[in-house]
Formats: sequence, structure tokens, C-alpha cells
Amino acid sequence: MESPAGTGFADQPVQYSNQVSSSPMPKLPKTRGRPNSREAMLDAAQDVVLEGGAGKLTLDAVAKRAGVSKGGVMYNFPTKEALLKAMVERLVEHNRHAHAQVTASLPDRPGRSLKAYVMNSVRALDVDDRVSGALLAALNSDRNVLAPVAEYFNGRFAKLAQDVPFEQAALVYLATEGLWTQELLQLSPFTPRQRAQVVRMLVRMAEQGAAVQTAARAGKAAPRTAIGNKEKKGKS
Amino acid sequence: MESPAGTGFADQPVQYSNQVSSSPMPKLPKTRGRPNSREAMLDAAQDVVLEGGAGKLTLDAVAKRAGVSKGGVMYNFPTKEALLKAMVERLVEHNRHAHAQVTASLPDRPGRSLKAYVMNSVRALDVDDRVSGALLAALNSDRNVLAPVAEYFNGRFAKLAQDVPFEQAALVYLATEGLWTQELLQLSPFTPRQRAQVVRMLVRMAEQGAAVQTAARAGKAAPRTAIGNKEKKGKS
DNA sequence: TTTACTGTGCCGACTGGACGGTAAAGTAAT
DNA sequence: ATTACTTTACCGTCCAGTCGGCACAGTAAA
Repeated sequence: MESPAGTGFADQPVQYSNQVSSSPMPKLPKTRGRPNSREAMLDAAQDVVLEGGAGKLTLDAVAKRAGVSKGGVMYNFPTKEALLKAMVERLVEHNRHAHAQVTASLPDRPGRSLKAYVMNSVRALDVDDRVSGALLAALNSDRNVLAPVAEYFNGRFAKLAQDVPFEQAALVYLATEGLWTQELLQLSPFTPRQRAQVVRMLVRMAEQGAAVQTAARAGKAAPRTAIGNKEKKGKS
Repeated sequence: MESPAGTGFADQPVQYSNQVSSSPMPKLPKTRGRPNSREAMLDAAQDVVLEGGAGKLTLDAVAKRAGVSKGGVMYNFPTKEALLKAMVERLVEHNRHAHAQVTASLPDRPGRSLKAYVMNSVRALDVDDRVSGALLAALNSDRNVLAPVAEYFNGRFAKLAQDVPFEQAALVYLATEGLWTQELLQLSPFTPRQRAQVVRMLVRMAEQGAAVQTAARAGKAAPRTAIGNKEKKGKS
């Protein structure tokens, strides 16, 4: 698991002298040359949120989880809002990067970006992707903390829908978002098998979105536009 | 300033937090047997959540907003968790009722329930339907507060999907849920016009899906579709 | 090398306010 | 008087943010 890197010394009886003096960091900019305690704290914060809800996110909890003192947290994040903002920022950056990566791994055909979005959302669920917890934390505080996410979400759809007809893109986008949200909040009514089936459908729709553009719009041609097939027990 | 609503809130989602404040109306304001204060407090709680986030939901805030003292709130809700549970319960009941109502207004054809679900979700957005705020509040606290919603959500889909093929139902359901969530959190990338377009599409799909189901029941093979099952070409 | 000074990173006790909850007294209708 | 509801005052706890201090590292004069 990609659990917090660099927190190995967290629970040790190690005194302060937090870092090995010899090997690490042969390069890296000086500005931040120290151990990545910031990241560790952010990781800790997400964990706290995902385990106990956003209400349990306190500086002490983060500190304890990250294996540092509260003062240490306050040093890196002058205020709690700063911590929240950092979490949100990292969430956005993480998503952006992951999406770019998945996109790059796909053949350059229409709907590629949308497909990557679907796949990435699912991956975020399958993998123990704790960054998502930042969203829950953000929902708890002021809107200005949430603002960056809103902005990102907005621009995101515009990009995804570029090479796919609007209705199709919106459908896939919304359904994916709904699935992701429900799974994140553990409100999903689906069994794992059903979920997999839904995901497969969404991926297919992203690929073939262009072909069905007029389906819903035509409205009358129901048989041809039907999306559902009777169950098919494919497995992947 | 008392709403004439009975003990139940079965009627319109008309809720106003009565701002008593400092206008010394010698007659009504200090009414006595007001079976209504509970509802007023719940309304106030939702408003607080929707305006300031779930983190701002304090007993004092609710009391102030509802125009009563904190003790008044504590009298009706012995603990804060009781308040949260009441909010959640009301949310579920409200939804159940509204859905039943919309369903009844639709012709009895397959997909009716699903269609009603879509319409009701949108209505909840168009109307100033503050009950939704309860969900945000619930996300903040323990899972056992959220549990009733989860349960409701689960059973809900099963009912909606009864007379519609699974994939179709899941798609409409998830997309609707996604739309509703995004609008609620103000994260939606759509213009009002686009949103309306999406909603129309979803309604059509609820109807069409039912048509497919009917056809299938009649013994016909599931129609080939552009979006539907096909070869899996993408990775799985 | 030694000493002296400076900056960085972190520690942890403390504070002041907010918040959940309690208790007793008050008020009006029945 | 009883009942239903509300208020005021208060308590204990939790928590964000503060503050003085400690342990280094780097630098550089002595």
C-alpha cells in the first residue's frame, strides 16, 4: 500500500533527531530540503477523516497520527484552514496527475479523456486512495476551502466532453460521479459484481459515445438506443 | 407566524424559520402549545448546515436561528445526536413521501418509479428544498447516524429498478444521483439550460428502459445496441 | 578546534473561547 | 395544581492557536 511515505519513524521511541543524517536527499531543492513531514501530515489528516468522519479532524488527531506534536503540525500549517486548503490542493493535483497518466495510457481516440476519467474514478475506489477524504473535510468548512475543487470540477467536465457529444458525456460523467460519491460515502446499493458491471458499461459508453449521439435525442428509436442489455455475466 | 401545518409535515416543504427576535408582538409570538417548534428547529438546523457547512451546526446556532433558547432545543432533542437523527429521519420520510406523490401523478407504466425518482430529485433542486442539508450534517458524525439513509438509499434502488433492466436503471439512477449531489454541493459544471437537457434525457431513458424491459418480457431478444454489451475491447 | 551566534524544525504546556450537556426556576395554558 | 414548554445560568470538556524552549545545522570568527 502506498501508505504515508517517510513516516516510518513515527511510532518509534526515537527522540527528536528525526532524520538519518547520512544518506537521503542527495539533491532536492533546499527550500524544502527536509523530510517530507508535510506530506505525512496530509496523509494522516486524510486517514483521520476517512476513519472518523470530518468532525474528528483535529490538529491533535493529525499530529498523533503523523507521529509528530501539535506544534509540529502548526509549524507546517499555520492554521487549520491552511491544512484543509493543502489537503484540497493536493486532492486536485493528485487527480489531475492521475487522469493525465491514465489518459496517456489509452489510445488516442475520441472519448479517450472521458474513458480515462471513468477508469481513474474506479481506480480511486479500488486502490486505497485516501486523498478522496480531503473532499469530505472540505465540505465541513467554509466554502472558500471548497472553491478550488469546484473550479477544478468545472473545467474538468468541459475537457472531458470535448470529443464526445454533450448528452453522452454528461451521462457518463454524472453516473461516474454518482458512483464514486456513493461508494465513497458507502451509500452504494450495488454489489461488487454489479458495480463492476456498471463500470464496464460506463467505459463502453465513453468509447462509443459518439456513435450514439442521436439516440436519446431521437427519442423514438427506442430499440436502437437501449443501453441496457439483459444481464451479462462477464467478468474481468 | 406559526405554520398551520399539523404535527406531521406531510404537506409542502414549506418551512420558514421564524425570526422572532425583538419585535414584541404582544399577541401571537409567544404562543404556547406549539407542536411546531420541533419542525422549526429542524428547519433551522438545515439552514445552518446549508449556509455554513456541517461544521457550523451547533446547538446555539440552531437555537438562535429558530428563535428559541438553547434549552428549548435541548428539550426537544435531548442530545445533539438526537437532533441529527431527527434530521435524517425527516429527510428520508420527506423523500419517501415526495417520491410516492410524484409516482402517483404518473401513468402506471413500467419505469414509472424510476421516472418519478428523477423528477423528484430535480424538483428537490428547483424548489428550495433544504431538507437535503441533513445529509451533509449526517456525514459529519458517526456512521450510525448515517445508517438510516444508507438503508433507505439501498432499498430505494431496488424498488426503482424493479421494472427496468438493471444497467439502464443503474445508469439513470447514478446519473441522477450525481446530478443531485453536484448541484447540492454547488459543484455542477452545467448551465441551467444544460441541466434541463440532461434531466429530459434522464426522464426519457427511464421510459425507454422500461420499453426495453417490456419487450424482453414479451420474449424478444435483447436488442443490439450501440452502447450496450459488445465485445470488450478496452482493458478490464 | 573551539566558541559563539543564527536559523530551522519541532515540542508540549498553556489559554481562552466554544460547545455539549445539566439543572433549577419561570411561564402560560389546561 | 398539573402539564408543557422555555429560559437563564452554569459546568466540564474539547480544541485551535500561542509561546517559550530544545535540539540540531550551518557559519564563522577566535
